[in-house]
Parts: sequence; structure tokens; C-alpha cells
Amino acid sequence: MSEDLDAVDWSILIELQKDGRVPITELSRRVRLSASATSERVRRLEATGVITGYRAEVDLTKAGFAVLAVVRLKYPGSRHDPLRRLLEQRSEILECLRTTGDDCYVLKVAATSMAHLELIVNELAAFGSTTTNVVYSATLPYRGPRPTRPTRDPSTNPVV
Amino acid sequence: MSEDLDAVDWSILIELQKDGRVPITELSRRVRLSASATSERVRRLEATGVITGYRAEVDLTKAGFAVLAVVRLKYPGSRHDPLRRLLEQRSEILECLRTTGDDCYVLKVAATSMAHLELIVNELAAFGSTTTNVVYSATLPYRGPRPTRPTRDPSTNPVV
DNA sequence: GTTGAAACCGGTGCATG
DNA sequence: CATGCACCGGTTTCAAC
Repeated sequence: MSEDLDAVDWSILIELQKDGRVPITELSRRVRLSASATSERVRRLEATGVITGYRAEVDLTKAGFAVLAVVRLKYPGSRHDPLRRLLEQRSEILECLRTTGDDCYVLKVAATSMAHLELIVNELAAFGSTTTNVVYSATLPYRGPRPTRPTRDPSTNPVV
Repeated sequence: MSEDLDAVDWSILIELQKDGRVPITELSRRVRLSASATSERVRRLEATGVITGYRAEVDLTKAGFAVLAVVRLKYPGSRHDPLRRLLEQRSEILECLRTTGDDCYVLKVAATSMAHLELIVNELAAFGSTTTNVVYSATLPYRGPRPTRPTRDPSTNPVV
């Protein structure tokens, strides 16, 4: 399920997450590797699915979405198809995570106005009770994963 | 604050959000525009900040993060600097949104194991009470914004 | 893993309509 | 905004080490 990544692989991932369009020649300089070796590493990261793709990042406000909200949905039923259909139709729903806990789903919703947000939340409320938090600002905008130094915490005991 | 985007601009944004590396020539075919006009549009979207950048997308599981969680933080104090410092240090925290409501912050945390997650949550708990939901799966993985047809909902009244 | 050289695209700039 | 062309930079592939 998970791939073995060495320090160089991580360097490459960090650079490509910062700028998905750096030329291989420039990337190879930054990771201190030859262009051909760098190229091969990137090809491998793509082939093994570590890199799932390259995307342009769009500023929500500039694109007309003045309101961002996190909506939690408590979904009593077990029939999840109707919700899936709503996710398809409603492009304002940017992300939907199924989670443990009382709230089965956590959604990220972009709206052009509070009235617009109300509309979406109304549609979601048809499925269960919702809790909405409007986002003031991204204290930390989404960033991709970075390597972890192996940690050993003495206060934490094994599960079994 | 927000830029005026016509249908062609949105076509371009949709394509570049799907594949941030499509050649201009291919992109121009998809949006049915000449290469030079397409190039100029893209340049403008970048210059006005609608497109904030291009990023490689990394699969969390393949990168060794078996556990993803949404952590909400109820932060009683008003001194937010210590939290900012933690966000800097802890690369496992992928995103942090400041929101309205009882929970001041919503964070996305990637961990290699439940023990690892516990470690991070312990650190966050130093700031306030936390609520953690572990993610089963992304019912809808993050997707960027798409255009909205102007909606007029009769059941919704103006704010003032 | 490195280096170097070739062939191939793709992007940019410009002129024209 | 479309078309065509020349120029240049980056990529890919291949060799040899």
C-alpha cells in the first residue's frame, strides 16, 4: 500500500508540491542529482502512484467564492447513494470525507454568498442534521505531506 | 477582490485543475480557442492571481500516512502565536482553518499510525479541548471550484 | 548513478489578416 | 481573435563510463 521513499524522493516531492511545473533540469539542481536520474525518479513516483497528478490551484475568492464553510453531516440512514448524487451535482461541495464519530461526513463547501451557502446547507439538511462553521481564513492553507522523522514516544503504549 | 471570469476562462480553469501540465496547444483544442489566445488567457489568470500555482498531488497512503483525521480545536485564549508555531513545526498538520462557532479551528492531520496521531492530538490538546474524527475515506476527494449558474432561491430572503 | 549529444516537441514572440 | 513561421529552451533517448 505504501511505497518506500528515501530522502531524495522526498526532496523531489517537496519541490514538486511547491511548484508542479519546475523543469527537470532545475529540479535536478535543487535535489543535487543528474537530470536523467531525476527524470527517472519522477517517472517512478508517478508510475507507483505516489504522485497522483498535477493540478492548477485556484484562489476561491478571486474565482467568486466569497464564503467557505466546513459542514458536518450526521447521517442516520445507511443508503449513501442519494448523497453521492448530490455531491456530483453540487459543484459547490469541494470535498467530502467520511469519518468516524457522531458526524459521519465532513464537507467543505464554497459559496458566493451567505444566501448561497444557506441554499446548499438546506439541501444537505435533507439527509440529516448539519453543523456549519464558516471559515474566517486559512491559518495554514493546504500543504502536501512531508517526511516524518521516526518518532518514539515513551508516554504512548502499544495498542495491543 | 474577485475577477470576472467568462465561460472560456472557466473551461481553462477546469482543464488546468484536472491536469496542470497540459500543453497550451492541447488546452487550446479543448477550449476551442487558438493557441495564442489561450496562452494569453492563462497568463492573465496567473497574473490576476486566480491561478495561484501548480502543484503535484501526493497520495497520502502511498507516502506512508495510513491515517488521516479531522481535528477540531476549541481555543479559549486569544494568543494565537504558540499555535502558529506548532503548525510550522508539525508537518503532519496539513491544513488549519479558523472558523466561526464553538470550535475555533478545524485541522487536517496526517499520521503514520494511530499512535502517531495520538501524539499530535496530545500536542494540540495543550491549546484547548479537541475533537478528533478519523477519516474512513474521501467520498469526494478535493476538487477545485467550478462555475455556478446564478441561482435565485425564492425561499431565501435577503439579509437586510 | 553520471555525462554528453542527438532528435523532438512545445512555448514564445511577432507579423499578418 | 486566428494563422503561420522562426527561435529557443527543455525533454527524451541513447550511448559510454
